[in-house]
Amino acid sequence: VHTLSTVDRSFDNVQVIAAGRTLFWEGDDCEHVFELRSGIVRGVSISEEGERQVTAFFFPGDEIGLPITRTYRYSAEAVTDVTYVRHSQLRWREALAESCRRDGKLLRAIGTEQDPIFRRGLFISRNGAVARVAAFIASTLRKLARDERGYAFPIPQVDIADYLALTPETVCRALRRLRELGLIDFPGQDHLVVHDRNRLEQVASRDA
Amino acid sequence: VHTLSTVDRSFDNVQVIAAGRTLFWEGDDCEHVFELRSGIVRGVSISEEGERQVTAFFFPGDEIGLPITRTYRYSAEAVTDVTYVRHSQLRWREALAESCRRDGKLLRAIGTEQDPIFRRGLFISRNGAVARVAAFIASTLRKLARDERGYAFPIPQVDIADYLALTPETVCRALRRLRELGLIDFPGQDHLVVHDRNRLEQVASRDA
DNA sequence: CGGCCCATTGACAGGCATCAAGTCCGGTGG
DNA sequence: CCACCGGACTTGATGCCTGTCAATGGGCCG
Repeated sequence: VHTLSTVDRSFDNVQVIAAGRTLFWEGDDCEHVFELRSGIVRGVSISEEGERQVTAFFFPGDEIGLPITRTYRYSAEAVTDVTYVRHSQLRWREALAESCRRDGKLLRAIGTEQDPIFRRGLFISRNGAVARVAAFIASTLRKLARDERGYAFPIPQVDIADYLALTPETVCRALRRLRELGLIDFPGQDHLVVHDRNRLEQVASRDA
Repeated sequence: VHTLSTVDRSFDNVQVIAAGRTLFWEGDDCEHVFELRSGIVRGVSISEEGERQVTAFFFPGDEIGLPITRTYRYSAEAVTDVTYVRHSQLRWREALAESCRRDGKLLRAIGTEQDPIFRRGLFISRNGAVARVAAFIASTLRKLARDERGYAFPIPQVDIADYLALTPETVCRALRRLRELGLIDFPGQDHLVVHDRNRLEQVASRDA
């Protein structure tokens, strides 16, 4: 987990935003870097035809909205209630410059933001809805909080569908399939239990 | 086009590589940044099952292999004969630090590398093979060299297929469709003529 | 209790992957 | 110069998967 350790933390201004609200909008100038403290955020891009696409999911520790383009390429919407810290682009660049001189660690924060976008491409190429969904769950597990009932999994199926380029119906059927195979379970709302992680990853690698 | 203007150009060491050869391999440590001078490069990622996916195409002026991850996430293969300059990661980071203090322009070079990867996700979500292919061609035009016969288009259909998550057969049929619609033509090997760019972009936006 | 959003299930049609041939073209070697 | 060869492209027939449309169920919140 990368943090802005070279930035004076006394200026930290932890903010809260409710589920469904937007941190920044696609097309706006990149003026701030958002450091996610708790909750889950989705990146959303709307194509010209009005088609909604979820480009990435972000988790605590991630930094979003890094100024590698002039404007944000996606909107950042809170999936759950979210806490975050907002840094000015200028201060973030200074921190990056300093980090580059030392070890380049902060550069990796960019990789962390780009990674889910990159992996989305790999997921979508995978043939077979079941394989895509399995791959998505398997790769998301490490980011999810655990409690006695299993993983906290507050991501709506609509978002999964738009992330994997599927319809909600197909996602639902794929999840049922994985349940029937005894790989996963949804004991309660927003709770996920994985019974056999190995086989889950096998399904993710298999076609059809 | 971003260049390493703050780096001493006297160390520039222009290298040449033949079509089909590899600049760097997926999984290798990021030790060098490759500044493309001429030719076309494809980013290739092989999934565990051996499925080949083209993650991006790169063109003259692009910088590839930026050290935002520890290891390269894709192999860089020359589509055509290619000339490039190789910079050490350390020197590149110094240049980035300097650029961050001034204007942050070099940060945008990262955006340039990530952009085709990002756009790939948008293309693939698009329903309909014809729309994907049309969108790919339309967005690639500005990068292609022109001569009296049209655009130089040396990208094999297999690569287009692996970039758009389609099969070569489907790409071929989609290209035929665009030809039948009178939007494009392939007068000679590796040569592309666009008759109606507006309608091409319309087709790219339409479903099915 | 009522309304809304999300999840679920079913029937159906269409598009793409798949398999299988056949064609074109450039390069190589005689 | 020509014949050969191999890889990329082309075209056709078929089956399956997933999108679409429609309707119902269920949980949360007002």
